Amino acid sequence: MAKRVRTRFAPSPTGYMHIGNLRTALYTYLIAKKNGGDFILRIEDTDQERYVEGAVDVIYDTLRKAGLKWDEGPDIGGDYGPYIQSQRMGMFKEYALKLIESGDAYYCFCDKERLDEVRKIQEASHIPPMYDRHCRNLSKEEVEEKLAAGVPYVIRQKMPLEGTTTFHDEIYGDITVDNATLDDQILIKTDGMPTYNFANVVDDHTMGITHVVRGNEYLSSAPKYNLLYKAFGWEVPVYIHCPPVMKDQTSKLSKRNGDASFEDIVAKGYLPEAVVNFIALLGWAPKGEEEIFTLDELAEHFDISGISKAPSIFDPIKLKAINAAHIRRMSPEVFLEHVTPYIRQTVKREDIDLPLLASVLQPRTEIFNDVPEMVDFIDELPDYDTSMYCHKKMKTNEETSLEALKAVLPVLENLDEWNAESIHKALFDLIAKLEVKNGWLLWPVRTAVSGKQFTPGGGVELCDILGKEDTIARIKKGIEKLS
RNA sequence: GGCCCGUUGGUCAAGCGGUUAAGACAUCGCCCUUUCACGGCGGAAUCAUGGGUUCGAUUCCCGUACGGGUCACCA
Repeated sequence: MAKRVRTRFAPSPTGYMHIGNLRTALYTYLIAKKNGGDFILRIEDTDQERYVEGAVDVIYDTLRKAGLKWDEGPDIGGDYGPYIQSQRMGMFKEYALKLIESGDAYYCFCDKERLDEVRKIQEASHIPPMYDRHCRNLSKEEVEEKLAAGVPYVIRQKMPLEGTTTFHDEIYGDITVDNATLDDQILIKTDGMPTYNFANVVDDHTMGITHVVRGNEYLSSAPKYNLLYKAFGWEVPVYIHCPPVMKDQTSKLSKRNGDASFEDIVAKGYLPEAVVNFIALLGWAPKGEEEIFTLDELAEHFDISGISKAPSIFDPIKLKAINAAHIRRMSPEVFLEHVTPYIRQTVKREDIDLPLLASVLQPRTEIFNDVPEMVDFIDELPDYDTSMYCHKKMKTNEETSLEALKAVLPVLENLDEWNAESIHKALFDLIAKLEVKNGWLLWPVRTAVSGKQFTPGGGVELCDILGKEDTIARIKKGIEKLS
């Protein structure tokens, strides 16, 4: 029986969740869910200097909004806790000691000054800067002596001096490096705390992580990780290194560049699900031709083989299009619920048929923040210029429009039943009677009742939405302006 | 600089030795139509570059250019 898939998202709390990060989280989540496995949240907060108040909440909020529910985590616990790295500190030293015993690590007593010196010389002679392995071959006695004397030390990983190390990545394939290029990296710091690289390997193993998903900036340290797993005799996880999300050809999306975070984008009126859909597509291609997906559909269709190797540029225009597609897919009821607060930003009138207004808005809404402006003519007729009555294709101008409105006014005034159907019938009867083109009559009506160049819905819908009284007042106003 | 990785239209991308080189967004044109949208149809537009290998390279190999990553007692 195959092992249950366990993936983990391990952010460090910086107070800002950028899109690239969220995408890694999404892929991590999808890989787990696609395989019926578990998605684990672990907070990597060991860097106390970078601690930011409330940063963990940003992570929770973002993941929740995005719908990425974790199966184990700091807040809900689980069988592999604790899920906050700073609370896992006890165990690492022991593991490092095991490596010393097996000959895969060693004590190093070099101080900062000596290290700096060595580095300077290396840089001056254009040798790649690396620890010179000064303490690598200390005798047992020397080590005992220094330990007894209380000389501060770190524990370093003992890299093979020759040969190569190959590891497999699901996206990049087999990658081989010369062991000679591998630095004897520090595992345990002078303060007894593990370095990130070491803590990560131990945590991932002890938490039973089967698939390690992370940014490809870790690609170059992967051989070192691999060697650690081998030294411990642990099973190497499946590696999935994701390419970054870029702002443009040369720079990543980042807070520093002032790029929007997930929360910023949602605040602009985008649907979380659409944003998730969009970022899934940034660097991943579905098998078929469909590309509008809900989170659950993504989990179903996701496949590691569809992840690309190259970085991808965040395209806000495509995001908008995907958002619009999600909006169009909403049921009218759900759309109404979403759009109402935005309508209410500019429409205070209580006598508005909101479902009707929503129905004309739905195919025209790309992002919700555009809605208030689209309906701003409803409460009050904007002051418009009569040149708006001229439309070449409709064959209208100020004179014909005046004529049309004068013909329309009594018809609407005498209309008892006021709804889209009755208005439509009345106006089209008039069109037939006058033997004119639809637009000749309807363009002026639309203009008179809205005072806008573009409107959600045509003349008939607008009359219905505005109600009889207001419609007639606006048409009279139009006649007045045109006279 | 050493090492690692990448490069298909403006953008996201499919492609895995023989294709008219998919599709989506954007763009342009047309149709529908009472505006704008929606919907439908169609157009323009891509294999970074030079060498190989091969009967045949977008696809495989090597070099070049460009871009990215990484070389901490940070994560």
